[in-house]
Amino acid sequence: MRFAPSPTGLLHIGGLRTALYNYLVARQSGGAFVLRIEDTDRSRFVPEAEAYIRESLQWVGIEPDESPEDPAEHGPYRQSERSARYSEIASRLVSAGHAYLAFDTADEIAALRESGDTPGSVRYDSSTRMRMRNSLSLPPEEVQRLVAADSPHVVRLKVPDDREVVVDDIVRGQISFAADQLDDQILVKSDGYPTYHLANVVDDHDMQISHVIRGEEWLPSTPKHVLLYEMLDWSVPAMAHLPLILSPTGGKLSKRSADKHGIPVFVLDYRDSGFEPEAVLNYLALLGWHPDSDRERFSLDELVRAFSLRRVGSAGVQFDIEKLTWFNEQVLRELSSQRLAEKLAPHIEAAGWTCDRDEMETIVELLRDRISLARDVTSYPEFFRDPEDYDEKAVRKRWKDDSGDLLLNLLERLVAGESWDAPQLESAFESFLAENDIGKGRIMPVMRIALSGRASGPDLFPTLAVLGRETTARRFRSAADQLGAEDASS
RNA sequence: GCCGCGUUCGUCUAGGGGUUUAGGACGCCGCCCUUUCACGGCGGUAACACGGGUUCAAAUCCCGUACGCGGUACCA
Repeated sequence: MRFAPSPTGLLHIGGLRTALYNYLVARQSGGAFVLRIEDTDRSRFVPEAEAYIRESLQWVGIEPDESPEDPAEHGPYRQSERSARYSEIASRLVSAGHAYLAFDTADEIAALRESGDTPGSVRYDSSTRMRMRNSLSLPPEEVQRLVAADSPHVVRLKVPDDREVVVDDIVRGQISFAADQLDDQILVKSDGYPTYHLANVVDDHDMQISHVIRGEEWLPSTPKHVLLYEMLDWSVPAMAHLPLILSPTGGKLSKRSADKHGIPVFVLDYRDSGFEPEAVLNYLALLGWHPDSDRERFSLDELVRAFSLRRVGSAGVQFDIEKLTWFNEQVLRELSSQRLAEKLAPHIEAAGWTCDRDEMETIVELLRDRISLARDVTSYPEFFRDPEDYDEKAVRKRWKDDSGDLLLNLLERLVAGESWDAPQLESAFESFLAENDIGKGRIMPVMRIALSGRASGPDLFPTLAVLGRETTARRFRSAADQLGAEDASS
C-alpha cells in the first residue's frame, strides 16, 4: 500500500483520508505503508510540502513504514531521484513499439485541438497522431536527425484503437473503456521528467504495491495505466477509487469553498483549530466507508480491525464540519483529566493566561462537557482573569437594585466559613438564602455576573472554590461597585 | 461536446427482490433532569431523483431521462 502525494502544496483533508485508507489496509493485511513523494512537476514543486506531509501524518499517528526518511529496500522514495529507471522503461516501451517520440510544439498541439468544432473534441490520439510530427509519422531519417539535433520532444503512449480496456475496481466493480477514447498520454515530458502516469506505474511495480487506493479523479486515467502494465508485462495491482470529498454545497472542496463554510482544508489547520487527531481520523474513516454495524466511534486500532474497501461507497460525500465537531466532543469526554488538561494548556497559553496545575484539574472537569474543541477553553476566561465587562442583557434582566448589597452580604458570610471548598460554600449559601428568605434564582445569576460578566456558566460552587477567596471577594466587590444600584430600566 | 462515475432524510449512511409502518448517526425541534448554560435521558421532524419495463411482488434488477461530480494538460 502506498500513499503517494505530490508536494505541490500543503496536504489537505482529502489527501489525509486517502492516506488513512491506505494505512488501514496496510495494517490489517500486515503489509507496508509506503510514503512516496511524487515530485515530477518541477514547475509546481513546493519545497516545504514534503515536511508538511510528514508532520501531518505524524500528528494523526499514521506514520509510514517506508519513506524518504525511513528508506527500505524499494527506495529512493522521491521520484525526482528515480529518473534513470523511468528513462529505461520509456526506452523499452519505445523499442517495443508501445510508445513513440513526438516533436510537436505547443502551438501545433493547440492548433490540433482547435481544429474540432467543439472544444475538447479533437485529441492527440490514434485518429490524429499521423497528422502530427512524431516518430510514427515522420520518415526515420528525419526522426534521427531531430534526435541528433537535440530537438525537444516528449514520449507518448501509443494507445491501441481497436479494443476495450477493463478496469477492475474494488469500490465500483468492472469498468470498461473504449481505447479509441483515450489520448496518447505523454509519458516523458520534454524536460526529461516522467509524467505521473509513467512514474506511478513503474514505481508501484518496482515497490511491489499490492493496492492502489486513490481518489476518484484518477479513474479516467486508470485504463492508460492498465495498458502500461500490460505492455510491460507486469501484473496490475488491485485498484480502489475513493469517492471525492465535496463541499457542503456539493462542489469540489476547494480552499475557497472550504473557507466559506468555515472548514479547515489543510491537515495542520485542524490541529491549530483544536481538533483532536482521533476525531479527525474517526470522522474521515466514516466519510465514504461504513462498518457492518451501526457503530460510529472507532479508535485507530479499531478501524484497522473493522475497515474494508468493499464497504466503501461510490458517491461523492459532502464534508460536514458539525459531525466532525461531534466526534471531537466525544473524544474530549473520554479523555482523562490529565490528558484533557494537556490538550487545553496550549490554548490557555496562547491566550496569554496562566493557570496552576492543581486548579487545572478542577477547571478541566468543569469544562469537559461544555467545550467542542480544545481551544473553546478560551470561551471561559473567568477562570483566568477578572471580567472585562458585564453582559448588558444579563445585567438588565438579572441585576436588581439590591443585588449589590445582597452580594456583599453573601460574600461576608462565605468568607466567614473556615474552609473554602464547594460543599462548604454551598451550605453557607443555603443558610444565607434561608435567613434572608430569598430564592436561588434571585442571587445565583447575580453571582455569575460578578464572576464572569455573564449569566450562564459551569457549576457555581466548584467555580467559586477554584477561584479562591481573594478572587471571589475582588470580583463580588467590583461588581457591586460598578453595577451598584443600577436600575434595570435606566 | 466526448468519456467515465454517481443519485435513499438537510448531511454521513444501512438496506441490494417479499424480513420495511425504509433503520442508525449528525443537525434541528420538543419534553425530562437542572440555579444558568451545557451534558445526559426520552421523544419527534425528515429520504428511496423522474419515466418506462421485468416480476405475483421493485428502494432493491434492466433501459431511458434529468441532475450532480470527475476527466478530457509537457498538473498531479
